[in-house]
Amino acid sequence: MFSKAKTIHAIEVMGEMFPNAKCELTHKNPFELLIAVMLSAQATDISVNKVTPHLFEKYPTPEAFLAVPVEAIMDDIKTIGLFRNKARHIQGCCRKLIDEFNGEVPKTRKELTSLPGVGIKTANVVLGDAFGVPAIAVDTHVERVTKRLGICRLKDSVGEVEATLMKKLPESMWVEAHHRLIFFGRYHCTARSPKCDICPLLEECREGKQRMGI
DNA sequence: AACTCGGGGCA
DNA sequence: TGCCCAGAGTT
Repeated sequence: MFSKAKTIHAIEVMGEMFPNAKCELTHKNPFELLIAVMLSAQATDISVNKVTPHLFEKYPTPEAFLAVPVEAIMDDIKTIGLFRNKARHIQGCCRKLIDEFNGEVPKTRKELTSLPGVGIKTANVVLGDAFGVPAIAVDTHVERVTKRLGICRLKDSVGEVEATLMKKLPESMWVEAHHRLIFFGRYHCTARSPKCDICPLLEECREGKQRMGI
């Protein structure tokens, strides 16, 4: 297992590899980010960005999403997978934003995850990127990368991965660490063919040394 | 913990 | 063609 210092160092190396690591979902306000992250479930951010400009021009507010039948929203996001669930969740989410949160995106994890279609991952991204609240969102990339390196144990649950990262990183690094881990996983330490041969973290990577026979 | 939803992108 | 994608809800 990585020590705190070793974990921080790994995140810093990732920052050197990806100095521009940040949320790639285009958005202008917390509401747009919330909807965009909901859409990104099991879809690439690139495909989400292809529909959101038109989507937010057509539906700039929760009220606008509720003014049309759910089929209309499905049609607007049909190039993204799981669009039936997502369209339904968007309207359910907008309904609750209006009824219980005065039409605004709430700023606590508990309130966010009470929204239909919003889980811990989406909540943490909104907290971190829209409101600047320290949070680490564990997705498939974060889970894979931290387990490969040895920052977390292979058997750790998503919650345990999150807890470990929160324990081994200062709060001030949580949000940027999240983005760096994702960029590292998305563009370098990919699921199928990690670039161990050119990886600056190879010497301290549990799985990488195995793969390279070191 | 396992299963399901789902069309597009890419090899 | 076959496999994967910055997940969440249900059982």
